[in-house]
Amino acid sequence: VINQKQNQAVVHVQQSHVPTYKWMQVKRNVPKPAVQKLPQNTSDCRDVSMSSLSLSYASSSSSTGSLNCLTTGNMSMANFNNTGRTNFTNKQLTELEKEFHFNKYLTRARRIEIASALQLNETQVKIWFQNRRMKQKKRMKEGLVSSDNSNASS
Amino acid sequence: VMILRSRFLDARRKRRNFSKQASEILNEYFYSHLSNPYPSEEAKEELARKCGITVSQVSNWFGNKRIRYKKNIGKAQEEANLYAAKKAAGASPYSMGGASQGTTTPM
DNA sequence: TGACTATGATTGATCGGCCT
DNA sequence: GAGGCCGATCAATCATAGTC
Repeated sequence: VINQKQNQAVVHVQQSHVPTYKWMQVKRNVPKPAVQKLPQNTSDCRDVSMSSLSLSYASSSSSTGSLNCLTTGNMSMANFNNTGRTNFTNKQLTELEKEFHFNKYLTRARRIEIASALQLNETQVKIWFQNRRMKQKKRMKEGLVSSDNSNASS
Repeated sequence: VMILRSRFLDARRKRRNFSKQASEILNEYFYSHLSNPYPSEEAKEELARKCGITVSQVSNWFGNKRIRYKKNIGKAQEEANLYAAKKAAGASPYSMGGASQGTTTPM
């Protein structure tokens, strides 16, 4: 494996005879405190049973003006917890999954389009796709998925 | 309250605790490489083989172990000492074949 | 049986390296 | 030099297994 952080370096020994190594002090640049709290009207965005989201996905990239129906009144954007981590709503996830089904990679234009429709950053969309590809790869390696889908539920 | 849980009602998140022996093997590796508990892909494969679990599970285990160790250094160190003593005692019921370099190498 | 803890899995996001 | 992707990892959280 790559010499990630080439730890080895002992920082300082504690009272116990177990030294503290570099890796034990690694701290990630966690997003932001994200003091954004959403009003209760966002009830449980993650529980929507992926229902009507009439989007027209043109099996290829570049289907203009297709997913603009998500900004429905109440639920309009992802939730943030105290840690800054985004909690994507079920609708957002459903749409992302749909898009992923057709395109494993996004063009800049499509990314902007989706980000806008789902009220997410371009970065969030980009990262989601990246993670999604890795997830599929991993599932594939474990033989849980043939080559296309990855829904291992009921 | 509106913790927004129900993560898909994850039917997939069915888990089973690893066998005592598997945990022992993983812990032995972890504490004998405490200075850098990041097994290589090959090491993970070997661990997975010995433990009867997948490489991903080995990765998950190390990921969880490192984070939880950091979160509770105090308690974790007790375990560290325990394994250190166990190692000192020589008897390592679950030998970790390959690369057995430096081991902990305090300083 | 219910509260509480231990632990494996998931996932949004970060880090470093590589490539275009 | 910027930006995207990959692979590994972090960090928080979920959900279940285990314990009392």
